[in-house]
Amino acid sequence: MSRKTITDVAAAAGVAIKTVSRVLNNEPKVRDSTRERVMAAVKALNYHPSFSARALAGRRSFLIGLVYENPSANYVMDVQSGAMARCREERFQLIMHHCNVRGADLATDIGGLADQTHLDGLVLTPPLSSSKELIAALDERELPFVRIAPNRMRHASPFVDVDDQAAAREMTEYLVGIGHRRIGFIIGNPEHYASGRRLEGYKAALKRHGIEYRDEYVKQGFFIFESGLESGHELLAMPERPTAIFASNDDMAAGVLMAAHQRGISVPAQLSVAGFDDAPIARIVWPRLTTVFQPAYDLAYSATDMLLELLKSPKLDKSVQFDYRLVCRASTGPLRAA
Amino acid sequence: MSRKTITDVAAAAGVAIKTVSRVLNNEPKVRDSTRERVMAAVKALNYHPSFSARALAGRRSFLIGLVYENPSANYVMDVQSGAMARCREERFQLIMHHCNVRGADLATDIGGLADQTHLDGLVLTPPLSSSKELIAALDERELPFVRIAPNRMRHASPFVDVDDQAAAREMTEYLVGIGHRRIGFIIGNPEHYASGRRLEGYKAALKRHGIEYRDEYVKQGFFIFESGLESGHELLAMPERPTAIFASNDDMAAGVLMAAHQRGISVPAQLSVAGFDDAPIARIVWPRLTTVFQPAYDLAYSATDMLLELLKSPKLDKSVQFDYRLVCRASTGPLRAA
DNA sequence: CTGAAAGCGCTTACAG
DNA sequence: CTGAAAGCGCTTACAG
Repeated sequence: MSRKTITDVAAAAGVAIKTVSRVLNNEPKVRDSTRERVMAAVKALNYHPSFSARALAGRRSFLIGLVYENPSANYVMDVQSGAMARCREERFQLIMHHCNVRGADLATDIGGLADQTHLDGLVLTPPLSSSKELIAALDERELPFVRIAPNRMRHASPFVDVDDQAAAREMTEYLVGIGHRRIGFIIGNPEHYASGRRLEGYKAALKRHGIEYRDEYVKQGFFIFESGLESGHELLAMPERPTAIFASNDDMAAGVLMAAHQRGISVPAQLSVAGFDDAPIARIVWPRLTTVFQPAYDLAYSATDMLLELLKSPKLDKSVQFDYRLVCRASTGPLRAA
Repeated sequence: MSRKTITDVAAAAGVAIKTVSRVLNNEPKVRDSTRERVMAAVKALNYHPSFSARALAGRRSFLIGLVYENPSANYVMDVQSGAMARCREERFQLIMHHCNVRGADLATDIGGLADQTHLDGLVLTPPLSSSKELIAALDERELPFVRIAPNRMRHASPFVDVDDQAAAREMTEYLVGIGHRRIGFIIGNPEHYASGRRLEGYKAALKRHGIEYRDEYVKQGFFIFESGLESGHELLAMPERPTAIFASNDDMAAGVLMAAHQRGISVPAQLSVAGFDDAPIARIVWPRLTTVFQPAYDLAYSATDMLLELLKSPKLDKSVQFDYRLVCRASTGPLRAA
């Protein structure tokens, strides 16, 4: 039961291998009856084209790189699933690559990856999608790529994102709407463009409702649990502490929750806590987190789709914005008497 | 700056391409001076061999499949990182494949994957590593594979695991040691061989300390948070409730923690809770979880290493057991007066 | 220790 | 609409 080749199929269908190739690649100008005959032979022989032969003859690798340095396993898995789903439809393979922020410089790292694997293109997740250095290195190699949630840097490559500013504004307005005036905010990792946008959304909501912006209510975090815990303690130790804290992601919000627990502050009676991402952690902490859902899978699927298009028509200049959604759970509510 | 080929290197080094090939594949019987000349040319030209040409000529794909159906993103990422690290060293590519348990049958799913991608071999994660059906399908195709944490099914393929029985016994004995006698247990997903082993360890510890095994203290969970929450409530609603609960993984232990919170039972003063895995969640819940660390990355690295060996010498029959480690945190302690 | 030839299974470029 | 030839960049099998 050695592997069937295109020659076997051609023989079985009584055509030339070139015709089999045409059918398999959905090229036009094949007579319907011929196409059917070929497909029947493909099916009968359980034929599957050789990945390496197609790549070698076609002068491309059919390999797409998905690069990330995000510490959140859930985010990475969502993105990976989305990108993989699209790759599979097109018989591309996905190469995952984890970048070490503190390792060698990005350009060398990704450049090396591209050299070694002969990648056809890349999908860049944040914060790599905003790295000038990396983008310059890819441009130099003329490697096509698509960016997920990048900054506003002008570049011809397509991108996908979510309106982080609007999402954060909406969440903040929700907190205002249930009666909060002293609202703390924890900024995400400053290397992520989204971090700044979320902060802007928070500020915009305060302004819109005539609430004074207070610098001491805003702490710098890094999208990880520990930074939420630490910032949470700082905010909750204040004499006039916030009655609500909006953390820029769920991991940090979980940290705030723990800080509150450790201080005997009950949530949401004495403190409302909101996060961002709707990661699994949001449903695992107690109380469950109010947060913002963003469709990471869809963003990645779409980004990969755009990359595949880009490989066909290098002039593609496109971007797609996806919808977010507020998810209200038990960690937020009006203030109640102690 | 078109891609350099083996011909370019051969020309630059003044040898035949076959000699370049020998050097690149670390074949013996190459004069040192020749080897050096070739390596210098490789470096000077920044040459990287073509993945697809090697695969096509070598009659193999250099593709390894990593299949999983585990819902835990962290576990999957750890395993993926370990497998990927080993693959990269050997210029193999890793293909991730998520199996839908409730989708088409496993054999068809993975068989299709193997057919389409022409995989050289697979790494099977639990519970797939114990699937008779899947293993039969792979044997039929003569596809080499290595199993992670499989059951005791007799099979020539190599495997790696951890002594789950001993680990669970040790954790249970730790709970007994700090004074607990009424110890609840939540079983993991029954499709995982480890689930049964951990239950056995729990029972063995009770026996060893002359504590009666009580069926009503043992609940069936599925390795997911919700099942821990539910089982936790059942256990804590009992008139003579356990003073400690050992859940077979951290997600379920987090569920128990939430059940305790909802019932106003304080941990660890009134209830000790222990988990298994040392997943990130263990440090994010409150209080932080006492748990068992198991080196998922190392298991996967080693499994991949064994698969690579297996591809060279098909007779390899080997298995490696890795060490676990108890991690004591704040969720366990002696009972204290209310 | 080294090399010349053939071939892996496709696609490209061209012809009809 | 279809096909014959050449070639992608390596490894295999063989020779010396």
